Amino acid sequence: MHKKPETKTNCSGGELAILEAAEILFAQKGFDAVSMSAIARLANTSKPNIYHHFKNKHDLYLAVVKTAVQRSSALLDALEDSPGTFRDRLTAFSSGQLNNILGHKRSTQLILRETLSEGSKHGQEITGLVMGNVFNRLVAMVRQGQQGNEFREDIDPTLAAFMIVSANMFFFQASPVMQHIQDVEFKDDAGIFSKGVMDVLINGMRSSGAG
Amino acid sequence: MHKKPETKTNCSGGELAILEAAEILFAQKGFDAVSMSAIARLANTSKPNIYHHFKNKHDLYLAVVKTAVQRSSALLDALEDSPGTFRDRLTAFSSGQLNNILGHKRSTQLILRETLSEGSKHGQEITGLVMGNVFNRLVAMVRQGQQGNEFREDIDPTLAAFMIVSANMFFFQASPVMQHIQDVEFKDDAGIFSKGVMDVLINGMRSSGAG
DNA sequence: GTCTATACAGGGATAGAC
DNA sequence: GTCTATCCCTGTATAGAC
Repeated sequence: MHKKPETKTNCSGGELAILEAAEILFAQKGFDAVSMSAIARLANTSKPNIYHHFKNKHDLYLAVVKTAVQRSSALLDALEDSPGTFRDRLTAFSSGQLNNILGHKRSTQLILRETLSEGSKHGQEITGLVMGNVFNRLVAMVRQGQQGNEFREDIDPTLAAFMIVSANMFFFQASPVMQHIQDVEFKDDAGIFSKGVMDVLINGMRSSGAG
Repeated sequence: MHKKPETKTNCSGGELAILEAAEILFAQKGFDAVSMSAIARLANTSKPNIYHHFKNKHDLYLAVVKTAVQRSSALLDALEDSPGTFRDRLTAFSSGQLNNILGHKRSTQLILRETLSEGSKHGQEITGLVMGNVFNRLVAMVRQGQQGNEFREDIDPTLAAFMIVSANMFFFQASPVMQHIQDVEFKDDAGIFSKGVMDVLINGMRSSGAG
């Protein structure tokens, strides 16, 4: 009954298939809830073969997190330089980040999971890198907007950046829970959400509206 | 129902000690990473004794989540009716919620963990209850503020409420990561954070500043 | 490089003495 | 009600054949 797949390039057996299967399962259930057998099954290979490619379970997990982080920060580079006012740039960046999050739910779930596992040495520093990456770019944009008198001077740029990131992250994280709540228009539409968030935030930051 | 034991045994052996030990460990490491032996050790009792009080591991976990949720929503009742404008009330409620979060980190961590475990039947609906509890109270406050012309009419109240909750939740969740980032004034001061968030948000929502 | 088979530890859960 | 001792299963990781 064991079928031997012909296309052994990237969909079964190789490192790539193992990494992908591991990412799916780790993101879904977390490190301890996933067995090497389950990963092997999903990757159409055997347990010892995984140990041939990776030293141990921890090592495999680190590799998964690493690729997730790389993918995430690579996508941010494309958003770095957009035209228009800083209002436009901030909005575009925020919207782009949310799209990245929703377009790579597995990676995001994995990274958010890392955030909650306080004591484990798994890869919290790696996680800090990708978070800090988004964060610092946002802070810089807000600072430039302040120097150009587009935003109020008395606003903490790090706080504004944090609010954008938290809204986007939590939009993804709370999504299953929000499904059970009535009259939430934005819960299934990232575009509406993103527009609404930046509308409130930027209006709260604008120099003209300062009171 | 089962009868409550005398308060003589609340630091070792009893249900209470088991629940507390379980909450600590589940919050720290998650469901699968915690063994019944570890819980028994921390509660100064034995494994079979836990099985005498709880049907199985899953049942114990549910009990832990349930008490965490009860504690959380009980604390919100005290914040329900505060005096002043809706700006004041919103600010007080948000600050109070953040204090609740930081004052009960174990419960919060547990609830946030639940959010990320998509497929598990553990207690996601229970989690939705406590989230929805905070959320709905906030939405009502914003709506009333709009009817009193204190806030802009064109803002989605659910969105404003969501931004408050997400900022507070993510402040807690990202706290370990933020420690590695420079020049973030608010990272160790919930008061500064809360004040800054509501300053930006409410300024963005005010009728006078509408553009 | 990839499999079958297996070693060994630790998990959840139970039986039965006290 | 609480313990000691135990069962059975599954987990990680390895040895060795092909």
